[in-house]
Amino acid sequence: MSIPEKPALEGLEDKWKARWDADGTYRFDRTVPRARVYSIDTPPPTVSGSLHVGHVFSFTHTDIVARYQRMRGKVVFYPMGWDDNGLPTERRVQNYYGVRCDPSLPYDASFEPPFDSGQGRPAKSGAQPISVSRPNFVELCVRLTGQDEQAFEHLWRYLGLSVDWSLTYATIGPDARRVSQAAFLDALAHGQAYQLEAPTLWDIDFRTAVAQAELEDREMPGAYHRIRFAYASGDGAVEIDTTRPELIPACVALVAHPDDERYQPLFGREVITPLFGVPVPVRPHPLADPEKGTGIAMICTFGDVTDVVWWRELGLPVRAIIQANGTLRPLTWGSTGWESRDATSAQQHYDSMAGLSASKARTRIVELLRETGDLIGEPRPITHHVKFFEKGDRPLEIVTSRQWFIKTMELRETLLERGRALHWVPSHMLARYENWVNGLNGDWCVSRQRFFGVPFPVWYRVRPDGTTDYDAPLLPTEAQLPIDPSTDVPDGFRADQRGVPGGFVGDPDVMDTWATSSLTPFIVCGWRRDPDLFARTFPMDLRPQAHDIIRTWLFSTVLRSHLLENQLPWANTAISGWVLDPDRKKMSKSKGNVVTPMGLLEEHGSDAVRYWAARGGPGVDTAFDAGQMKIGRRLAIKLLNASKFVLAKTTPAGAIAEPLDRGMLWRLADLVRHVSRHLDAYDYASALRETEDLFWWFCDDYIELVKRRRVADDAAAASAVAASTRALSVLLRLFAPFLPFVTEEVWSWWQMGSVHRAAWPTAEEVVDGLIDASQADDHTASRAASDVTARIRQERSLLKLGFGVPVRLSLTMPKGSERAWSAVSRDVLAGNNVVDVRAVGFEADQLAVTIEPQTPDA
RNA sequence: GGGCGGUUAGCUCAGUGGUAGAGCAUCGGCCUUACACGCCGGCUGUCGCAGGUUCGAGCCCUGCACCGCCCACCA
Repeated sequence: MSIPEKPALEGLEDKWKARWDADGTYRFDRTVPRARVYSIDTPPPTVSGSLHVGHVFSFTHTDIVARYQRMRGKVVFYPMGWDDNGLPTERRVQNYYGVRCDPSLPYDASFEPPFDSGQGRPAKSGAQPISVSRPNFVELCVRLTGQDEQAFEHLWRYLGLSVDWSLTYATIGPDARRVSQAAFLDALAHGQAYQLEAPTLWDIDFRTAVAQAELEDREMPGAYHRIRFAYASGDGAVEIDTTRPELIPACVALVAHPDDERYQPLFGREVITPLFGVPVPVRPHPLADPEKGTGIAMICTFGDVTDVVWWRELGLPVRAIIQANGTLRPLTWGSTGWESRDATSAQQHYDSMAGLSASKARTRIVELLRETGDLIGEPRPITHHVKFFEKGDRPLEIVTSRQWFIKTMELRETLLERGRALHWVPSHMLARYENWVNGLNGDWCVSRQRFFGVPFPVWYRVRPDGTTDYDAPLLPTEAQLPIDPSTDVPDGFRADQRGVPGGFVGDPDVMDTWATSSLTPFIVCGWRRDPDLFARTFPMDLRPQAHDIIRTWLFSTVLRSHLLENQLPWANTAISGWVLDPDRKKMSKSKGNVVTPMGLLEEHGSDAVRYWAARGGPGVDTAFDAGQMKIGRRLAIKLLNASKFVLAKTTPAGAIAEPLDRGMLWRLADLVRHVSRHLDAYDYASALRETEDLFWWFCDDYIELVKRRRVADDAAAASAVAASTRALSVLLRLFAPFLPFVTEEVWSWWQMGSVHRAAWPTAEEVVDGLIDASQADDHTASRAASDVTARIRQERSLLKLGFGVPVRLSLTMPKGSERAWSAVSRDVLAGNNVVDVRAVGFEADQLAVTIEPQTPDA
């Protein structure tokens, strides 16, 4: 046994993370059967940014569970992934290396980005980004994210995550691509995936389709414009309100509620669009809201998703004017589909808008409408909610394009059932899942017109006339995966047939980032790569994640698992809350007040930061609070010192026969039961709180009362030694999941092996050998000792008598306390520096204590 | 507009039917042979508001207010 003279927390992180790595303390043993495995589907953090306090918070929660399960005897399968796939990485790589992806370029194996050796970093090509092929671009993404991943791993190790670092994966890695592509081909083969050219939500800056799950509403200033539509018959006009007058050229009908008496006479008749002279029908549809605006609305192709519904359900024609880049496309009025009563005038009006963005076109058309008198009154400013891509800067448009979809609408009921079968912690988070599934309004659009992602493993024949045959895609075999159709060549073709009539082309799109992330259980468990591993780890035990991605990550994983394996991907999900600023707002990266996690860990110590994190219960948003970290640090230091004191005397150890010692152990046994139950229910916050409470009592009451008895070499001392070392062993193990560094340090002073591989304590072990004792009597005696001690301390404080002053005690106790008092009186007197007892009575209703100083000469 | 969670001491939070709690902060005291990064003690509350159920409500029921979040077809 070697105990430092002055134990300290400094340096414990570096010391023990190195040792754990060298010893393989957290290595997964893949030879054990499924029943002994506890497998965790860890969220892969996005590598293109930096980790923040929220990550430290939630990953600590998962690690506590992992450590608990490991000590319970489970072999923990705890991998770590990096989400390096997707738009954020793409943007970062473009800026960092000064490149741009052009999927039409061939791969250049010798490509190196310009490097500024003077600066020791990639050269910022000032003017034009260099165009590179998709494989080259992906190489750069992998290179850059590799650097970030090292920094992330360092942080996680420093925080003490008990991850098996040999099980690391990246969402752009070969296996993630293989799984994503295989799962897609599987869905295609089963009719669960399909391709369709249809109006889709579209980000005009990123120039890609986006999915419902990636939308967010933002409040925007807008304005109602009241517009006059003349009857085609020329005998009147009707007025509509619109916030998007620039879409009048795309108007295909007006719509009002079928029961709206004001407009019933108009149904079936035609009106003429102002400026463009296009006759459009007036149609009834129940989605039209009589309360909104004038009660009659303009249907355009397409202004919002309601337009899409109306267009589809009313069988209206398409007159699309917004292009992929968000500007109005050039078009010829009077041609097919653009018939006008006055094509010349329509053309003139339109030409002054063509090429403008929607917002500029709006300004322009208001001028035109004002000139023609079709604008009634002035625009009335309003604030309204507009749909945005969550990463986008301008409102979404709806653009018709060819996209891949995975069927979800027909599965809604099934997915609701799956969600209910999952064990949710906390349980109310299920409501968010149900809310989302019930609100789904279309199949999942999984294709993105981007570059850094998993490509669709699909080629198409090019017909002799040069057009593309989308109806019979060419597919690779599963053994060929992963492939990149922009460089790989389908069987039966030669590379020089790419893009030529009679040849082939690759699908240019990549998958939505969630199309890969939804497969994390399949990636980590070795689906179709390592059936033996898969059988030992899937379905997994736990999916930990934050509540904001229930609609994306959790939902999509349940969906994919249903499609691929017809079962839930995990048995439990533990939803962590957010870290909030002191002002109760979500701590966001954009705010300047975000503390870097590494700085936090270095300042307070990893155990202290973990303590703060563990105090935030499952699903509970928690305030960032450095004060809690200081308390955690204090606790860790206390553990060092109390352990040092307990271990300063480990002999003689004998039978635990003293009532105070037994009372302490009974109490500890109860604690073990409680803490185990809490942790089984993922309630780490309660587990820590109760352990902490008992530990402080152990230090301040129990140890203080027995420390003098313990000094001797008699049986009473041997009882104290045995009880306190046993208690220390148990307490260290209870704290180990929360404070892995300090507990390991103390454990190493006197035990073999790692505390993190030690067996979780049992209540039976704590009270082993005490079976003949009366638990109730010991509890009573223990409580009496604490009560009397508290009263003596209070008296000392009132009389301003320091502990060093010996006192004489007068004591009256409640009736029936005789036995309890005699059991602990020796400890209470010694532990409170009472040198003389004047009177003890047992006739009082309440405890009463008086003391007086006993001067040396008295 | 629909849904979920929250509202308890100055702060951060426990407390699901039986005399309102902890830590921090604050104030006072103490070198006591583990720890002054320590120890002991004191002070601190219309448990958001209004009704109801109950012998008894911080806790259960109803309504409302405020905070946060999720969702929504937002012309």
